[in-house]
Amino acid sequence: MRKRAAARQADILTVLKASARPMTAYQILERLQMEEPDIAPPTVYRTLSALTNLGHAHRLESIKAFVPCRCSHVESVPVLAICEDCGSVEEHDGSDILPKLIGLTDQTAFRADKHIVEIHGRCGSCAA
Amino acid sequence: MRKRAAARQADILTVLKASARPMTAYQILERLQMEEPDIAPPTVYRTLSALTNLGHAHRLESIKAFVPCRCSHVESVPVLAICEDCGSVEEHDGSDILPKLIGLTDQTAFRADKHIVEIHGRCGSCAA
DNA sequence: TTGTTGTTTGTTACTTTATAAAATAAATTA
DNA sequence: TAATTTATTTTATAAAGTAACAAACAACAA
Repeated sequence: MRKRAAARQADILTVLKASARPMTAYQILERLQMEEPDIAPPTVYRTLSALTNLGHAHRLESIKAFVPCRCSHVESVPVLAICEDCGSVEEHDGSDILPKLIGLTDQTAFRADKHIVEIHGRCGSCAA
Repeated sequence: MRKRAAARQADILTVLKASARPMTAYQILERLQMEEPDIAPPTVYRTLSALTNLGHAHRLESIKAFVPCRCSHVESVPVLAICEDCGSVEEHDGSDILPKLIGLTDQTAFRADKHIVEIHGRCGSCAA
């Protein structure tokens, strides 16, 4: 029996939320295959892209991994801070920065759709 | 005869600068192989990572491609605006945003090393 | 010179990430 | 329920990236 899209999304969100760290698509795949051995990569990628479009998950472009959305800044700029030591990710709301970002691209009449802000460094515990 | 690192870096920068659009590592590889057929991926990746460390090129994390650095904001935050239509990339200086970004992560004592800011949208010509 | 050593660069072979396109199943309509 | 449409899955492969080892080179000592 196949699962409909919504159920898959719920499954993947559950898996992501259960993880302390971001997971790659293939880590998610492996996890799902414990229950359903014949799930394949496209299923995971398709579901992840639905989740990211809905804002329920974020893709960390710089490390090719995914986190569930923990904040609820639906229409703003997520700022994702990745600890290079322990791998944890903090999510901040970047609404404050948006006007300045828009200011930059306005100079050249660039029309922004989506802003990606990622920060690499060390989290509070690891930097201490 | 082998080329020393500096010469390779110069070659790749030349290739990147000659392109109106960002290039992937494999596009660069293909281009270099016209002159030196037995160059392999690791050579390109090594050289690219030297160039990005030096700030002479940037990697566009969200599209897995590279551009030469056109500005000269050596110690600041490059803001790269990518046109989804024509593929061109504008580089802006994000120094102004840095204090606010630092403000966000300070809340959790996160120590930032590197800020990645990319914008997807449409450039002036394509949006018109 | 010529050997010795540490570093840089190249090569092979592979792993990981991602997707196109064909095949199949579910939903919808008649 | 059968036909048609739409969505999902599977297969198979493409693209991106890297580990690990080998060869070449620079620098210096004997």
